[in-house]
Amino acid sequence: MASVTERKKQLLSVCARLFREKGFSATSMRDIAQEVGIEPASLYSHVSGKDELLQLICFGMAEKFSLAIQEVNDIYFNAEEKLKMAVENHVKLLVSNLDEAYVFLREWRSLEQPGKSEFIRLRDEYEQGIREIIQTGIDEGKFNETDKHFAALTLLSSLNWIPEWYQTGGTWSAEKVAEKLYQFVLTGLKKKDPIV
Amino acid sequence: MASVTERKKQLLSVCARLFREKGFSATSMRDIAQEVGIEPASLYSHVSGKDELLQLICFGMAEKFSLAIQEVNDIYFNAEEKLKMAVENHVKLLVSNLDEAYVFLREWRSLEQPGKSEFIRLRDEYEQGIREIIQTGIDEGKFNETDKHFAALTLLSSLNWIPEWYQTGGTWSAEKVAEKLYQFVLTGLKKKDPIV
DNA sequence: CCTACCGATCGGTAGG
DNA sequence: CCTACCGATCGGTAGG
Repeated sequence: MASVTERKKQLLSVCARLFREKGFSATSMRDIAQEVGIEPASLYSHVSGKDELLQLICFGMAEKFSLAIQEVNDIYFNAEEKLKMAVENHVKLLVSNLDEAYVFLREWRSLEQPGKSEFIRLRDEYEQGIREIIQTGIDEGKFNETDKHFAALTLLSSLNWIPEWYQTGGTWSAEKVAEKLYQFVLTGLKKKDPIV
Repeated sequence: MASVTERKKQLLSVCARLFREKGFSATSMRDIAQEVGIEPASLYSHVSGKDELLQLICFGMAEKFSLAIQEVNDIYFNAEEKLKMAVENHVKLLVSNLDEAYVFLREWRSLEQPGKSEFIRLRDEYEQGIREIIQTGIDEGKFNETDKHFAALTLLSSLNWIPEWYQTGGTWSAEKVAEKLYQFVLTGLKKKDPIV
């Protein structure tokens, strides 16, 4: 039982890496089998097919994001704290699951129905959570009156590009990246004009 | 001659759409042929193979971006103007070539060597152009002292997510999106504290 | 988890 | 731009 679970974990980890490197469609079951070290046909004793592998990765990450935003909403109260924690959680999830995160962000399109629709629903739910934090900040008078859909989208855009450039073992820790991104999103590029 | 060119334009337009919808790897030459309305084998009288189709789209967009940043550097002088124009040009290019832009941003990974390396070089060159604008703003004392690599990356991240959500015929024009993104990147989410 | 295998589909070519 | 076709590879199954 334990060894089956281990095998499956290894399988998913290998898949995430390959799906990221080559894309889901360009990765064959034979590629996966070779990396895992078993025969292609043996994969089917662990999963029903290629699509299940993609589903397990995408929904696994979706659940982590869902838990992360729930945690933020449960613990913190004011919008700035919430946003800071939400950004930090988001960045940590991306950085500590780079391959899975990449697949979650870019390869979910290859999901088969009805999984695909359910996945989109979960993603929208998360996005809605971010929007609510921004709305809270506006209500508190702490954030600029802006289109909250637009603001949430721009925030998530900045965060979701991380797997494109982040290097494990590079100069920046997840916390450092989160802090810098949070500051950037909060205050922008422009230097405040000195009061003349 | 003119009809050959027209065919090729149509071919590239169809490819961009399919590569975006299904991904490069999942799109077959038969898919393309069917959409164009010719036999699969006939595609090879226009292009050498599937890879050339991807190259034409990716390098076509790369050239447009290259020209856009050159134009900005030629015409404008202060950093805020430059950045504003660079953002506007970038957004316009994305929005007016949504399918091609998507392929340019997401599917270039499937390029074969040596085209892939050359593509990355061009992309880095563009990114370098954006970094220089930011550096100019810092030198002018107009932008906050920040890591310019990080700032350029975050800026481009916000812009490059546009093809993921922008809807042709939606409520926002390219100019409106550019304006909002520019403001967001410049001043951030946070309301300025009133002087108490 | 393996051997043996299947039908379908792939990118691409020959020859006109 | 078409007909006819090729070898390679694909996801997946049967049976153990």
